[in-house]
Amino acid sequence: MVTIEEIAKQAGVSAGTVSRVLNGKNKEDRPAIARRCARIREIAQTLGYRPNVAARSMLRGRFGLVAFVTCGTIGLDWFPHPMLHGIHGALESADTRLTVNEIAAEKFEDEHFVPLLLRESTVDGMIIHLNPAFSDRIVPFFEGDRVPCAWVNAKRPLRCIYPDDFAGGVFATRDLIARGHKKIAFFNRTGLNESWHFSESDRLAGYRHAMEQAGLEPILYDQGKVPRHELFKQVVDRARRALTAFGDATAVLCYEMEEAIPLWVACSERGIKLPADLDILAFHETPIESETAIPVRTVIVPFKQVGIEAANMMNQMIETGQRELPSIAVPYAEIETDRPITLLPDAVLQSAPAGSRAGAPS
Amino acid sequence: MVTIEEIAKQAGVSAGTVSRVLNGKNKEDRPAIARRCARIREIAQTLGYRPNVAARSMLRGRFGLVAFVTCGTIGLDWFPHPMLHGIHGALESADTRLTVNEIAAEKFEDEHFVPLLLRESTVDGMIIHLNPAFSDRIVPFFEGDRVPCAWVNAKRPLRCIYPDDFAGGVFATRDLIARGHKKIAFFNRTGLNESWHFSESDRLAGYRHAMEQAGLEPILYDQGKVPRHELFKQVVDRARRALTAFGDATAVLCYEMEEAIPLWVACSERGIKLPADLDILAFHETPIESETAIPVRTVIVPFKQVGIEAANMMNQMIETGQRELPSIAVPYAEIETDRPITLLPDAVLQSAPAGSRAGAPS
DNA sequence: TTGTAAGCGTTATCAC
DNA sequence: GTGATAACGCTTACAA
Repeated sequence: MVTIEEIAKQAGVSAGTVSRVLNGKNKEDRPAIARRCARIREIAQTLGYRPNVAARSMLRGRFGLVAFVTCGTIGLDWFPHPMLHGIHGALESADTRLTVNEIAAEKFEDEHFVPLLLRESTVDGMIIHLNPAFSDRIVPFFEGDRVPCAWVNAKRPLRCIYPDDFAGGVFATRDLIARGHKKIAFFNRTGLNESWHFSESDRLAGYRHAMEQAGLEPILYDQGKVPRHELFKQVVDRARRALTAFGDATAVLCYEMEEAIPLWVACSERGIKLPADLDILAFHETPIESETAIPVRTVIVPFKQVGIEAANMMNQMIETGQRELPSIAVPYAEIETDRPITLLPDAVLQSAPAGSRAGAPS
Repeated sequence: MVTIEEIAKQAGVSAGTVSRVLNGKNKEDRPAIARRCARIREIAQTLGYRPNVAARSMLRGRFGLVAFVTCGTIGLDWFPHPMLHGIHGALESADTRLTVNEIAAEKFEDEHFVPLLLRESTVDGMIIHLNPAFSDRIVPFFEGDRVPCAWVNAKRPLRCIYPDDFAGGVFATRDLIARGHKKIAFFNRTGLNESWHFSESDRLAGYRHAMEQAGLEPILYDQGKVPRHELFKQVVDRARRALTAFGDATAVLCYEMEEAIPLWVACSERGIKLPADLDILAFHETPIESETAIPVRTVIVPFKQVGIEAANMMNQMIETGQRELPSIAVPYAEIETDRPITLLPDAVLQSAPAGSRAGAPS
C-alpha cells in the first residue's frame, strides 16, 4: 500500500506537507509553491495513493461508516430495496460509507447474543429496519446502545422515519374519487380490527377519512382475526370472498400487492376485465405492473425517501450529538401505472481510460 | 469511547496485559492469574469496552471489510436479495464486515469518475455484481485495481461465480419429463439466436440437451431480435404469440418470472387452467407462487449459494494473496411450489436483559 | 509554508 | 505472565 511517507520521499518533502497539500490546506498563492504542490499531487496520482481510512478514523474519532441493520429471520429478512438505495445515496453525499448487517431475530432468544456489529467499535450510527413480524422487544437492545440509532419503517415519537400511511390512504382514495369512482372498496390484509403493522390500520383509516369527507360509503370485507402464520395462505380464497363482499364496487384499494394479485386472480375467474370493469389500486414499493405485467396501478410507498431522511437524520445525530430528534412521517407522492425501464442501448459506456483514476498498476 | 487504557488503569495493569487477556493469549493456568484475568474481563464488560476496529486495522494491515458492489443504473441497480444474504452470512462466519456500494454505471461516462469506494483505502476486496444490462467495459476498471475482485453473476474464466444455467436447464427440463410431459416448450426472453445474458442461452441449451437426450422434440417460439429497450414492453402480446406457437404443449419452461406471468395472463384469457391444462415452470430467485399467488412452480436460481461461494473465494484471495482463482459454476438444486413462510407466533422473542452484552450505560 | 513531533487505540516484540 | 516500547498511517499544533 502506498503511504504518504512514500510520496514525501519521492517529492523530497515531509509527510506533513504532503498531507496538507493533498487535503488542500495550502493557499498555493505563489507560483513556485503551486508548482511544487502540483508535483506532489502528480506523484500521488502516479503512485495510486489512497488515504488509509483506518488511520484517518483514529484521528477523527469517527469511522465514516453507518450500518443498515435488518432484523428479521431467514426468508423474512426482507427490506425494501428502494430504501437501501435512498440510504446509500444520502450517506454517499455526506462521504459516509454504508455497511449492511442482517441479524436473525431468533438469535436474540439467547440472552448472551451480541451481533458482530456491536462486538467491536466500527460504526458511527445504525439505521435499523425491524421486520414488522417481530416484536418491539428488540428495540431497547439497540436504543440502549452508545451508538445512535434511527429506525426506518417503525413508528414511535423519536428517531423513527416511516411512510405517512394515513395520508397515503387519503391520497390513494382521492385518486380513485378523482377518476370518477363512487363505489370504492378497501381490501385489508387482516380483520378490520386487527393490524399486522401500523401501515395497515393507517391506510385503512386514511381511506375511511377520505370517503367520509367525500360523502361516500366505505365498502369493506372483514375477514376477522387471521392468525399471523395464516396470513399468506389461502390468499385466493380470501380474495374470492372479498370480491363477493365488494358487490358492485367499481374500484378497490388494496393494502398491498399481496392482496392485489389474488384479487386479480379472483376477477379473472369471474370474467371481470381489468381495468375496464374494476379499477384496482394497490400500495407497493415499486410499480406492480412493470414487475408482473398485471394491469394494476400502484401507489408507490415512499421508501426511498424514507431512506434518505433516515440517513440525513443519522448524519445530523453524528454531527451534533443530538439524540432526541422527532420522528418523520414521509408523505406519499406517486401513483404509477408503469415504470419506464430505461435499458441502455447496446453500448453507451466508455471504458475508463487507464490512468484516469487514482488506482495505478500494482 | 472506552479504551484499553482505561481498563488497564482500573485494573492496575498495563495496556498490553489487558489486550493479551481480552484476546485470550494467556494460558491462565494458575488460579491467581485466572482470577486477575477474570477481573479484567469483568471491568471490560462493565465499561462496555469494544475494540476499536480502526486501530486494529492499522496493525493488521487489513480492514476486515469487503465491499459488495452493484453496478447498474437507477431502477436497474437490481441484485438478487438472496445473494446479499449469502455473502453476508459467509463473510460473517469469517468475522468480516460487508459494505454495500451502488454505482450508477452512467457515471463512468465521465472518464475522471472514481467511486467513493476507490477514492480511499477501506476494503480488503470487492464482490461485484455487474448488471447484465451493462457492457463489460467496466470490468477492466475494477480488475486493474490493487484490491482483489470477485464477480458474481458473470461468466469469465477467472474469479467469477455464477449459477450453472446449462445444468439448470437440464435440471428443470428433466423435472418436467419426470412428471410425464412429452410436449415441453421453452419460452425465451429474446430471439433464439439472441441472448441478453448468458443465463438465457445456457438455460435454453440445457433444455435442448435434455430434450434431445430424452428423444423429445424441442418446442420453441422465435421472436427474432428484440431491441434491449423493448425487452420489457408488450410482454403480454409476446406471450400470446408464444402460446399460439406452443400449440398442444402440456408444459412450458420459462426463462424467468417476467415470461411466466404474461404467459399465465395469456392462458387465463383463453380459459386455459393452470396447472391442470398447462404446467408452467419458471426460473426465479424466490418461489413465484408465494410472491404472487400465481400457480407456477419455480426453479430456484442458486443465488444464495453464489453469494456464499463468492465470499469464500474473496476470503481466500485475501488470506493467500492468490488472484488467479478459477471461476465457479454453482449447481441448481431446488424446485419449489411454495415457500413455507414462517411468521413467528405473536411473541417468541425475549427482550435482552440489561447488562447481558458488552454495551453499557453511556 | 515548512519540518518536527506528538498522538489516535491497538498489538507485537522483547527483556524481565 | 508482565510491562515498557515501538509501530501501523495519518493529521495537526508548534516552532521555524
